[in-house]
Amino acid sequence: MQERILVCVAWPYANYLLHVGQVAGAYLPADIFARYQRLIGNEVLMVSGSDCHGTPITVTAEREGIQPRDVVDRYHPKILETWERLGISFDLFTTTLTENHYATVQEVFLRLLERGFLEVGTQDQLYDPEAQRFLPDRYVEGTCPHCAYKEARGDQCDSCGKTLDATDLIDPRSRFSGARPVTRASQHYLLRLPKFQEALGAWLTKQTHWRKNVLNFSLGWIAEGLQDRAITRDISWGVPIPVDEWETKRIYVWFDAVIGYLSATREWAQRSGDPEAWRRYWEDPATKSYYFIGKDNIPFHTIIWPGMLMGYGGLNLPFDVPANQYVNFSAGQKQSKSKGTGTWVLNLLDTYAPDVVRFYLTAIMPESSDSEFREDELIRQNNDVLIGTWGNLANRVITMLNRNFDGAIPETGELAPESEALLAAARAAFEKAGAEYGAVHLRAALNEGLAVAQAANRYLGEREPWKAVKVDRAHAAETLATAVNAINAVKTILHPILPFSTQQLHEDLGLAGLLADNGWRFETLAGGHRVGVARPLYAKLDALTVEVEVAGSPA
RNA sequence: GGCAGGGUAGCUCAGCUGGUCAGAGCGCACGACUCAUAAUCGUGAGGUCGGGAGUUCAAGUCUCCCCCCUGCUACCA
Repeated sequence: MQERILVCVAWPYANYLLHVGQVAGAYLPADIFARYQRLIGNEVLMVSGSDCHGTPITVTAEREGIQPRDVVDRYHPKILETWERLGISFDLFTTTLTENHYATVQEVFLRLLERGFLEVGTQDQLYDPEAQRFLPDRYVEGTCPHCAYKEARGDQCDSCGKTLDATDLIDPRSRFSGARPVTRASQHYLLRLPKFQEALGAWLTKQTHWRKNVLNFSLGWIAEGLQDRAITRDISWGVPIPVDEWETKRIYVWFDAVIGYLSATREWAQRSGDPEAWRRYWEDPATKSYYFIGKDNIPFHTIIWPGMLMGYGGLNLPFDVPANQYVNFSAGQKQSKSKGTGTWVLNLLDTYAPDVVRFYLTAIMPESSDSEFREDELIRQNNDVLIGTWGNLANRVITMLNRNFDGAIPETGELAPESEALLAAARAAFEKAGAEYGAVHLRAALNEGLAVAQAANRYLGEREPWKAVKVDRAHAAETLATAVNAINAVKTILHPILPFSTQQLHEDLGLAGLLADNGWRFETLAGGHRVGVARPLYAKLDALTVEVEVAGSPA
């Protein structure tokens, strides 16, 4: 019955701090899912790493006059710090700069080459005759043919937002030298995606459990017809091409980044002392792999990477790709790193406890449509929902137990129907929330847990143990024993989302060990068991007393 | 332009294969309670389910057209 689950998470570029959109869209859902899978006893491996190649890194480096590696050295530790402080439980978070990664990328490249899935093609590209280098589209600037904006980039116009071809620009100029680019032919390796057209289409058609937008989007690509795709670039920063005479070019960042899922698993295996352990996750067809990404990355994970895997042969294709939509920031403004807006997660963590951030980002997780991040909403939901419905519930029950029953769970006889009903609801919530976690419906899972807390609050209101304790001690005893067991259930159900505070509650309930090791189960506390003293699980927040940096460059 | 997703109460959003689907939370109003982090519980407020047409005994739920937001459009990822 035990399953093996590989949790793959998008590789963030190591050229900026992480913003709430990235975390709510990929890292937090992956972590919650992984924690749930571990809790129910599955064998889980969660990997990712910093993507250290690619144009964004080189652009940052050139802007600051430093080396790409310096950019990585600055931001990779910040990313690791974010995982540490937010409680994102990677088994390995590496980088694409490791020897192992380079070797794995080159191995995949050569294997696809041997098997005839790569071929050399010639592409016309823009070239800067003064700087003597080829220019990616975004290194060309000029006047937008649509809106006449003078600073349009070759890939897109920031003024009117239209997608461009660098050759469309009026008066194009190189970002390096200002020279007018010329067209020059360049040879590149192409991934022959059309060879996988049929197999990918057949495979996709069977993925009926995928999210509708992910599946339809992917099928749309198939319907349009796949094209050869260049997987090398005329750049010097990247994984070298393992073929003679190709020393001046590098492998395209996206070809190497997706291979990171495989190379990271191998690195994890090496570190674990069993270098062959990676095979369990990639070669055993029973292993399920989940890819947590943003909606902008869908085709790389549902078309290109599966195509590469088919070409390589013998490795598992994605089981699910639960891509999320985007989190917008106030006024509908996008959480865009390049536009310099966004709420950096590290800054949020300077102000708010990790579980508060996790709770709010789960509540607004963009699972079906874009959502909006508002700090005033975070504060409100912290106070009204997290504390009001849940934290306060735990606090009031434990406090009453201490005050009236010396902190010991009272013995109970036959339970009243409403007591049985609450316990039944708690038991049922394991089923319901479990199904939601398993289907990566994490907002729904959160709501299942909170619904039990709400039922417990209602139950307390009906039974009024604070009154009963004065006139019918047995009645109050039953109420508090029942309520504390409901709380104990919620503790486990919400643990994947709120790992820190539920662990604290686990301890406050007088239980030893890690809640994470306690299993996904409804556990009733025996009569006589002593609870500890209630410590508030969350702090009440004042309305926006602290300014969180929302714009400008990161520290 | 093409493809995809979304447009549901003041706000944030649930609503899978058509028939208690017109909902939840918050906000708001009133009431109850006072154990608890002034927390909790109950009741109410009537939103043409983006607009129009159609299919059907019956449509947020299917079809067509239009409008708006978002993503992709293969050298941003």
